[in-house]
Amino acid sequence: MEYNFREIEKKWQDDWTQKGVYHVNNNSPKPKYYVLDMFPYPSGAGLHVGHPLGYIASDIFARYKRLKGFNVLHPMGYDAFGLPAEQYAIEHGIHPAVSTDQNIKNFRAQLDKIGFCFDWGREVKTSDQKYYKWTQWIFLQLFNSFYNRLTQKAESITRLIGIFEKEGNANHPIPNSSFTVRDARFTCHDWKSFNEKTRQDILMEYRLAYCGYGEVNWCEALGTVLANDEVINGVSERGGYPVVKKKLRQWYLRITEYADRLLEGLERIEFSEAMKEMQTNWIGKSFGAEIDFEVKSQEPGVGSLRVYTTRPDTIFGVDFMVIAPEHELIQKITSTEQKKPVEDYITYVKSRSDRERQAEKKITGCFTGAYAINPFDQREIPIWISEYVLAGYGTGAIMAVPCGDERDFKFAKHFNISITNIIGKHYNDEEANPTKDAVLENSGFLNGIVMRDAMELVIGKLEELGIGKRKVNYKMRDAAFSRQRYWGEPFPIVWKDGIAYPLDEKELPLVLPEVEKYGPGPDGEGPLANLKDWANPIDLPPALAGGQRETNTMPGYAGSSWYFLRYMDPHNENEFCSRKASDYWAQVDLYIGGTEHAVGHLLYSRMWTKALYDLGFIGHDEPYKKLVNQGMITGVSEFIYRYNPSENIGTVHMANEIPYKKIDISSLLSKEKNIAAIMAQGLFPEIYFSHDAIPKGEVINFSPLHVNIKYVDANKLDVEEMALKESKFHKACFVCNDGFYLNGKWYNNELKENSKLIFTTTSAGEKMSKSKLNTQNPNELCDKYGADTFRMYEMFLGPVEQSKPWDTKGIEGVHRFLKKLWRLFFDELKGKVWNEEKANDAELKVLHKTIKKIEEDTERFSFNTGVSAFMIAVNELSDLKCHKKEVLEKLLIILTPYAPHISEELWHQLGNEGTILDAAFPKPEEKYLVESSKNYPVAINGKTRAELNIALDATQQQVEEIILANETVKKWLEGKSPKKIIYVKNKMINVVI
RNA sequence: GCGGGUGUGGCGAAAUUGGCAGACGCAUCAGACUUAGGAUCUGACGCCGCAAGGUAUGUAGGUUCGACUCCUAUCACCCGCACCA
Repeated sequence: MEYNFREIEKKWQDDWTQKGVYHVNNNSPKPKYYVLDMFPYPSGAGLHVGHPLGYIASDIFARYKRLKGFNVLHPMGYDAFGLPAEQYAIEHGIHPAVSTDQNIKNFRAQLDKIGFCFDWGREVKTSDQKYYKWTQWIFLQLFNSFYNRLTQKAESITRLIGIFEKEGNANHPIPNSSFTVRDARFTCHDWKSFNEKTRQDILMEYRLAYCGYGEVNWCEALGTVLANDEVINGVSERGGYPVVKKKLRQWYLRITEYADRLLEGLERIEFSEAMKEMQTNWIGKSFGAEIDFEVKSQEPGVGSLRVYTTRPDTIFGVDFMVIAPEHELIQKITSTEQKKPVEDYITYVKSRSDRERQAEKKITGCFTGAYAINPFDQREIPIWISEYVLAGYGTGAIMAVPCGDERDFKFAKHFNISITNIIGKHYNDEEANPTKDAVLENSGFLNGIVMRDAMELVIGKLEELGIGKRKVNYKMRDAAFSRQRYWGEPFPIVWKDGIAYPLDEKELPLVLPEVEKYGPGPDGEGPLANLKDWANPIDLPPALAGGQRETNTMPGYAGSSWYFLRYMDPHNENEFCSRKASDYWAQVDLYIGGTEHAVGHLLYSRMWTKALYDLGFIGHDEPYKKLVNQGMITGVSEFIYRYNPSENIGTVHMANEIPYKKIDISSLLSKEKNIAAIMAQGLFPEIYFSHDAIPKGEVINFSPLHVNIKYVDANKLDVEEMALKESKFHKACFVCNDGFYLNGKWYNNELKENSKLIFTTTSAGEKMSKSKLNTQNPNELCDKYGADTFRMYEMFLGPVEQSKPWDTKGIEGVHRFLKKLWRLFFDELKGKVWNEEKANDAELKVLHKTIKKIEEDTERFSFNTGVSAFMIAVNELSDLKCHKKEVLEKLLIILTPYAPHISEELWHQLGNEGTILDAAFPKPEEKYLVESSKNYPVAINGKTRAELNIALDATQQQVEEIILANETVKKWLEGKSPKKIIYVKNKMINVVI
């Protein structure tokens, strides 16, 4: 009886499905544990070996927790709305729902092969109306809420209306993220006098999901707006198309109101430092002051210039002001003689795209002809315009302190502006010094004060004079929430007379209608705007008659911002998730996924959770307790070398562009007469060389060519297979270092069979891609070695959190281990070899040591050393010829999370009923554990072996005598006798008690 | 430029608290069994050296009886952010 993994895995997968062993109940006396994977976007390419890495890790942990007696929720679903399906629809005319469903089927088949313990009864699909009904519902909750800064939480907008009616907005100023109104104040009387439109416009300034005009990232190629995190280096994340700034009416999420709580929450959750850092940077909180400077310009009475600075202490070092080219004050303050240069400069800036600005950081600028007055020493400070000041951050204007800021310094040097030194010897006129520890000089009333302490003083003074105030600033902007696309959730909003009216909850879901074409609608609207009947519905409630539907759709991150809640109560038709269910499952205990969502999904879902918590729908305000980022599995390309006698290629270049080898083909051909002869006959179009067959010589004519890695196994290319399957190689000749392959035969001195071409491997650590032929489909590996081998091998590759190149070379070793395990139970000839004899101490030691090790490794996510521990255990049990049920049974239980199929099979072979999934994880028995013999270091007065007169050929006994006679050792032992004495490297002596 | 991370054999990697560096696996080599081996088993395997021994965790220092581990400096690579005042 041999290890027939195909049969076993099929059998148990069917059995588990049929018996519903992965069904999870919301009512259980057991403690709960929630293990979540980032659900995949079902792309057409299917899964590759990188995907399952995280899934396997989470699956192992989920199964482990189950053995440990937890009620484990481990669901899976699909992030099904998104751009690629729509692009595919545009190109091929296939409805995104159709292609998405096909892809999901494909994903599901692949996932099932690997044997995950997902409760598929809880599957969610964000494009399903039963799901997005609740995405729309949550949107309405956000729309109907505002952030109360006094209570620091989201509250109902009706409450805000009540406040306005009573006291106006004195205590609730308009959030500064507003795009249309700034600092507008009104009283309760004003409010009462406002008409409906005005009131709604004002409320829109407060809503957590709101619509406003603003500069957005417009991607022409994709025909839509993108969120900041979807734009990378001025091009779109998806597709790499150019992105420009455009003013458009857009929906936003007022995530900026949550900035502080998003920061504070990071302290309570287990994310990696890198991840926390990324989110912290993205939020970009800084403390400083806003200062108003009186402006002195040709035209008097233009008011003041407001700047934001984190260094108010440097106010006496201000040598010039810089305002953004978009700053509204420019028109007013520019002097007549500077008008032309300023206009020219602004034209120049407009001609530069964001990309250009970021790529080449030139020092550019233009003087306005106006001056600002330093409030403390009345100095006149020239006001400049420069593109290095961003309109969108702070007030779009800065006070430049060249002695303390590098950019200001370079600007001053470039334009020859004289620099005031306020930090004495800390400044050397060669570069700026941003220190906070200098004692201030040339600083009026601040002279002699350390900068760090001066900050408070200045802010106090500014506030006292009424020309400035303390100010906290954030880099984070509100998140753009609408897309001019088809394949997303429609907004449950109807516009009438310029007012956005939410649909009644009873009308949800607002179903995504069918469209004929997926192309953009008129005026930057989405495809839905082409549907006149849908966009101008006739069946609206009387009050909204004549209204139009919002034709934008929600972005991809809408559905993924709350899916972890839906898994808890996936079939609830009355609520997005019952409070009972969310209270039971609460936070995700373990969330596994890639780092690519650091500032997107992970931030948005945290915000949604906080809003839902504030509004009382759930009882926790951080969605994830612990996040583990799995590393990327990168590809490894394999090459052969094409000989191009007709083209003079020059030096052979490897993918990394380093000249690799120079070869003289002619010398080779004169030597290998057969090849030359065959070449001369022109029987084949091309010759390919293995790496080591390329002769070392002078010249050229070889170019590296990617070969599909599926033909490569353990560094060897299966040439025959490849020549058979790939039509372009049908007539090719493959030259190997000891012969060549042509037309189905090997030629050499003798006919060789099963010969393999030896290969070189290069370019590890690159992204997997179709063009490099380096993608690996997990299905093929599962077919070849079985799911258990595949699972264990992926874990064995290295730490889960580390990126690593994919390489199948080692998979044989893991497969061997499983076969060896099998042989502890069954012998090929003798059949059953396991027995019910009593285990001896040596065997129990192996068992309990392994239990302890697996427990520790699994708990700390060290699955690679866990797999090693199993290998060691099986090796040792084989050596001990231990086939005892007493030992093997427990070994199977702890192996279950790693290799569930073989464990289940053997467990049944041992005569057990039910499923091993519900077995209890055994406790390691202390008495069998190798006593944790602590090595106590004894430095014998720092003396080495030689100094203690221990001869090199001294026997163990002689050594011990000498050591035990030593005063230091005697003292330390306190009369006890040591277990063991160990030398280390002649120098140190360990005494073990 | 700023922030985070990683450097250990031919390769993937272990070393959990500062205690015999390289576990486990791959590849390679030698051998056994076999009609056969792409099955299985045994042994060797960082580097130098016939050996004894020496030497070795990116580099240079430091702390320590003892350092892959802690400290200082430095180099290389990877990831993230990037004119954020």
